[in-house]
Amino acid sequence: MVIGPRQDRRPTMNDVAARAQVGLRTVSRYVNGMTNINPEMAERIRSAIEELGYRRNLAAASIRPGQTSGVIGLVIGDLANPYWAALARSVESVAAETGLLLTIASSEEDGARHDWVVERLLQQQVDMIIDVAPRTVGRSWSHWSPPLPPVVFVDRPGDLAGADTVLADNRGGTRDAVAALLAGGARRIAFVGDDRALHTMDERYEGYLLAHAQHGVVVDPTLVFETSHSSGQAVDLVARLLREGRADALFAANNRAAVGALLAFRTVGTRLPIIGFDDFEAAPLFDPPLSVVAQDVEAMGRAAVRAGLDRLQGDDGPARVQVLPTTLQLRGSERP
Amino acid sequence: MVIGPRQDRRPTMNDVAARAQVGLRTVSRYVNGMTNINPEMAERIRSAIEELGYRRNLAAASIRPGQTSGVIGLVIGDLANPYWAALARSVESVAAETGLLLTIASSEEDGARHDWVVERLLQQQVDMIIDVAPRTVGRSWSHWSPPLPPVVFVDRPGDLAGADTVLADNRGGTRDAVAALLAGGARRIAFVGDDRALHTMDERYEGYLLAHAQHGVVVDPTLVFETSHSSGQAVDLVARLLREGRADALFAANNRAAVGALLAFRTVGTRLPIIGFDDFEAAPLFDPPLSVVAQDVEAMGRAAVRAGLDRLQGDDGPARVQVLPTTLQLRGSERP
DNA sequence: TTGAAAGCGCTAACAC
DNA sequence: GTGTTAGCGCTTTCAA
Repeated sequence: MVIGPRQDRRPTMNDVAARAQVGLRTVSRYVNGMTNINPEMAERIRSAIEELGYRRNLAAASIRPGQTSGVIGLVIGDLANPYWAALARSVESVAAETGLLLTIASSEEDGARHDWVVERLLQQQVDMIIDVAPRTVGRSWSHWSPPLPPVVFVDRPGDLAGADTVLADNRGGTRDAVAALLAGGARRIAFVGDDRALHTMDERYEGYLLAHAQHGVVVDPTLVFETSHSSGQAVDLVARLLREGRADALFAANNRAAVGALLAFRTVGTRLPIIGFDDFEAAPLFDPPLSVVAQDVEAMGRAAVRAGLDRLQGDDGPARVQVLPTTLQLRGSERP
Repeated sequence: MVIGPRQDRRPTMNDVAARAQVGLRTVSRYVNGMTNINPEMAERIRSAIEELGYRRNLAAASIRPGQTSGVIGLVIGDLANPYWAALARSVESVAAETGLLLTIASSEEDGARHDWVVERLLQQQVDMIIDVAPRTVGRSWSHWSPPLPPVVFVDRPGDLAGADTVLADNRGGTRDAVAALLAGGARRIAFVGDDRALHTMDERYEGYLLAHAQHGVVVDPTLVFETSHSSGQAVDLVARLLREGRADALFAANNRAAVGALLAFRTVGTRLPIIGFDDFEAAPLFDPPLSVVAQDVEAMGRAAVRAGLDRLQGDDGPARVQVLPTTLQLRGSERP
């Protein structure tokens, strides 16, 4: 009977050390890419690894305090929304550049689910958490018992002191968009958006007010709608607006609202000048092409990972809030 | 001087056991949700956990052979494509139902990158890998040294014996779509697609041929294009086609090609009957609304996770290949 | 530079 | 049912 590893047991570092006739320590140094290893030993280790089909167990390597898991956790609303998908893509891409893996979890905008996911991510020992605070907020971040990995909030501010934040210039972007509509002659611009309890919505609403103020135009409060959670709700709302003829332009405060407005245009058979917030792939394909305030999602993802990485490397300066500029993409739909 | 845990050391199970005055074993059983625990002890443990802010270290729990990590690995082409995003969403959703986390990695359709990502996922001890084989394939899956976690291929077959596979009915879906175009009177239907070396493309091409054969229509090979990797390439191609007037209908074999065709329609100012493969959010918003062959991505993701979970539970039957039906969504663009 | 040995936080035999 | 103890695969003092 042969003495050796069981059939289905994967080879360990010990097996490699034994086979290569070197100490465990040396194998560890080898797989960790350390220099200063006797070339001859290195070669023995290399071939032992190959022959054995050895694969490092990163879970075991990371149980020691102070060790990193090499995994970033990202909590977003929902991968179905192209905006979150784009953010996730950006984060994944930057993470991969650094050799990190990305675990993505959806909060479905629900506080309880968000908290479960965060807890799970923490248990999994992720190196950092990039968090989009959900619409209905759960327990406060500050209630999580330390030590916590670096936390970075994206898109919306969170409630953890010391956490960095990456936001888009919702206010300025909206102001520019609404200003463009006003410059086109519109005077009764409807704001079709979601609940202003959402930080982004509130900021966009402020931008909407600001543009009006700067142009000396008075806002009609009955043209402000905060109930477009989904495109379906926006459809009904915009259809009604079109029939009533009360508005002469539309600002769609997120991509759901924009899609709903376009559907309503089609249903009712008439349209209004419109600008949306958040770009999406199909926006240029409509007739006329949809103008939007585009966020630099790529840059936001990159900035978030960067911030977390800096913290990981010991940066313990005060929390930073980065507000990234938006771009007004005028494609035609802003005209009557 | 107080003897105790260092400030930044997170409490361990040992700390909990000490504080609750119970054995380590009992704490372990408690956090693992086992029943049959003395209620009084359970309460002591519960409060000790709360007071200490104890959090389980799942990485440590999973280093023992046979233990699971509670993480699924998903390898897709790219989160930027709404098709992959939808698949990822589906997988994440099903995973969460089971208490599993999802690590998503993009292969960028590159074999080498795919292999790196898979290796990393294996090192991370994921419980299963759901894999979309990249366009340019790397090393064979069978070269990975066992034992391997369950592997499930989605969208395209892979090269690992014993791995389950979940595919869409590309052939049947395309046949139905092209048949609809033929039924509408089209006789010169262009196939605008990607390289046929891609399994899905080849199947869609077969469906295209099949529909023609069934209708007794001869295919003109000069109407078959395999160079639409991106929407940009499709734009040029379709624009040329429109100017030449050689085709009287279009089958866009993926959503990139469809988007490109629509852009070309706009540029040239004329259009043709068209049906695309893969549904996307904006498809119904075009004028006319884009008809598509829709895959049930939700079901595909679900089936993939299900298959992997079955394997995890000891199912060692022969590899299963599931081909999920597609749906032809006729919305208007198939008409002249 | 290298090797032996002591842990990391947790699970699972093994006795009680 | 509960406590004790021996590992899991790896990193890291500590000597040599």
